Amino acid sequence: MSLDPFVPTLKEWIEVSMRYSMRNFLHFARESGLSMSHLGAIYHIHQLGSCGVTEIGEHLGVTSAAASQLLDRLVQQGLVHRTEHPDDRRVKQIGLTEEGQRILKAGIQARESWLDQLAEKLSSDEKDRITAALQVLVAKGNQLG
Amino acid sequence: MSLDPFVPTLKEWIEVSMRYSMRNFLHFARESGLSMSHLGAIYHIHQLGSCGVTEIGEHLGVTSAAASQLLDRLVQQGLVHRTEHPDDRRVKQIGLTEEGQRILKAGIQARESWLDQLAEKLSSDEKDRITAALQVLVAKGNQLG
DNA sequence: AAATATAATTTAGCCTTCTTAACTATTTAG
DNA sequence: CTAAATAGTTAAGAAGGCTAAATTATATTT
Repeated sequence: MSLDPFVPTLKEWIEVSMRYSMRNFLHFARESGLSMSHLGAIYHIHQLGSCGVTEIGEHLGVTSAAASQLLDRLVQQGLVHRTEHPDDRRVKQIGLTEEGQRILKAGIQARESWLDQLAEKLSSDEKDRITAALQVLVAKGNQLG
Repeated sequence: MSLDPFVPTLKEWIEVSMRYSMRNFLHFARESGLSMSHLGAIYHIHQLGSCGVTEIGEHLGVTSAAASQLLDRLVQQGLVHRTEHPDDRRVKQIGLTEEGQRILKAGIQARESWLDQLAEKLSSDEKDRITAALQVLVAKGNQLG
């Protein structure tokens, strides 16, 4: 059981993919002039879909005051919109603007830009086998918590 | 060529693995009371091996003054040692203390802790095929820049 | 030996991000 | 209808992290 190379190999691969992905993502962050806080918030807002200020704060692990201030900056930069909720005028509906969505996608794209190079190093046959293997991983992975 | 599902599938998997890995890692950062800057620096110091203050700053993309101040805090927390270089007394040799190495390993461990759960969801046969596929990816991945 | 270069640090100041506490507006409960 | 709860904002202040510039100590060059 401890001889099963599955988990160690998976860790190796994650080590590799995190190294390239983070390098590219940090480079993107620098170039775009956005802080990791801002990019993280954009990602969370995307994940949450339409949501309130406090909810975002909870997901980021900060107070609603901090979330409000963070959103100020994102709104000012045109990345996020903040509108009154029609049914409850206390709450603000937060969402990404078109520009916010563009930045989100560009960040993800930058993070993954090394994969095309990787693909070039593989034969069709290797790619087929790897694709099949990864599809199993994705399916099972999405079943975790 | 655009029909090859390899890269899209790889992206899906990276999406999944980043989601779990980052969630666990951020949780670890909170629990350990260390900022992402500090953890990032620890990782870079580990990668560089024994190195000087300026060199760390370059890798982190900050001035040597900033690196020096960052190292102050890490030394104070007992995670990093800073000793005179025997051959050139201008330079300080920076390295992780035992506690620094412990934190590094704990962070990596936290990041990867979801993989055991994933392994439990797979048959031996699936694991074998996936392991073989990932070994190819790791080998080719390490050949990139 | 003197001048120059290099490595690290210290200082002062700026900007960001966070927290707590006070405040406004709105909704819900009694 | 009033009291309490909820959502968000604002203000003041602390902490972190950055830079540029000055400073110290050591090495290297001439």
